Amino acid sequence: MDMTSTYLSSESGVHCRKREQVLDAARQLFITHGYGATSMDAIAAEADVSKATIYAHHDGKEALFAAVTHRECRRITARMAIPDDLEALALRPALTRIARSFLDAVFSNQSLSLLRMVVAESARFPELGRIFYDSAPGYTLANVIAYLDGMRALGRIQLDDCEQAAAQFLGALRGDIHLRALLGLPVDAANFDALADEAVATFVARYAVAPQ
Amino acid sequence: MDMTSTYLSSESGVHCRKREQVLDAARQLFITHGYGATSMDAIAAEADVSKATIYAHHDGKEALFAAVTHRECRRITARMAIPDDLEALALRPALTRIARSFLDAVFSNQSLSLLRMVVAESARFPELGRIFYDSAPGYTLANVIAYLDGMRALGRIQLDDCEQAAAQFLGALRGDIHLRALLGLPVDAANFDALADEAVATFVARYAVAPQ
DNA sequence: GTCTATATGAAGATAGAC
DNA sequence: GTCTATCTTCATATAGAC
Repeated sequence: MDMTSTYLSSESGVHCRKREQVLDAARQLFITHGYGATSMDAIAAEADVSKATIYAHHDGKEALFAAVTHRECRRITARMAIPDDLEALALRPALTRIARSFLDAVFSNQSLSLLRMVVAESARFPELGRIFYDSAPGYTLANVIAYLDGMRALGRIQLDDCEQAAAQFLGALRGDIHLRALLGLPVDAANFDALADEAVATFVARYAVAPQ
Repeated sequence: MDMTSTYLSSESGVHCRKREQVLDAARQLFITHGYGATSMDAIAAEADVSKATIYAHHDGKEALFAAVTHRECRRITARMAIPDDLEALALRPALTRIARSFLDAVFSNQSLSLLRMVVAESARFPELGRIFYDSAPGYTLANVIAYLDGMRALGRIQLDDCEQAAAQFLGALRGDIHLRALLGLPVDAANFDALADEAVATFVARYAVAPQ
């Protein structure tokens, strides 16, 4: 099945209230219970709509799932933009701002739920992993790489491979608790500031040209 | 359902050839297609056994899944032990050895498949996330923390929080590609050595007492 | 313990009226 | 476009013979 074309053909339809109801209900149920454990009956009930209405708007369960995921990826991408006034800041506060917004975004319930869903179903929908990666983690990584490129051009950091350093920095931020959160284990958000400071301090120790 | 007790009650039975066949077949199918997409019929066919035989050994599909997951977690734990002669090495080569074995273990198809499966089903089986975490990532983290504690006692590194530093180190190793691999995107294992070297270099730059 | 055959129920999808 | 009612398929689980 070509999910993209299926999705786009649905999207090209006129705006419709029930269509949104269905997408919202499906989103909530897919995210909460996963693809396999969510029935079309449950979605219809949650959306306060008949099953036939769902099938009038979507070609089937898989297409509905694809539409929900695409929409959710777009929403997340919209929240992940890095501000462009970072170059005015010194290295350390700029990295700290990146780190904190990264942690907030990555550990939001929205991001975690979507990531769980995509990981779970990426075997069934192979292109889903790519779409999600490009929408969220890949997009953020590209932003950080661009920032590091700028800092290197300004001579404030010294490194060969900005992509490697950016991946290392974001990985250090995720640390162990990203995995914990993904597995549904408790994560204490109160430590995020300290986590960010530690990751920034490590980055500075390795790559900064002058003591910051 | 109490998965642990269910599992243990099954385990206490006598060894049985068909029982192993069932577990092996279920393991392969669950890992390949996920819980929801794997039918008991398929498991029976793969194990060359009748469905009734499966139900003679396991209380149902959920119990079978629990048994498979527990067994797989135990197998992974057994491969994750860190050698205890690390203290004889200097900091940098010791960390490099830890890093490489970590990357090999974490990016093995076995680990990735199991992690995907657990992430997918941790909503349905809440205790599964805890069991998996303790068996693999938590176990490895504890080993690294123990090593860092030893290095700190020897005065070779300087840091307040070994747990934080260990999580940061392992996170930096995972970088972005662990997520990529989890989403089914291609990962180039040829870069693992360079990845390990970079993460070690960063750790040394931040925490080592004397230049290594 | 193991099999064949079957009961039971759930879920995806559709027909046809309005 | 939307609904009610239904069709069809398939998966879990079990009954009963050997």
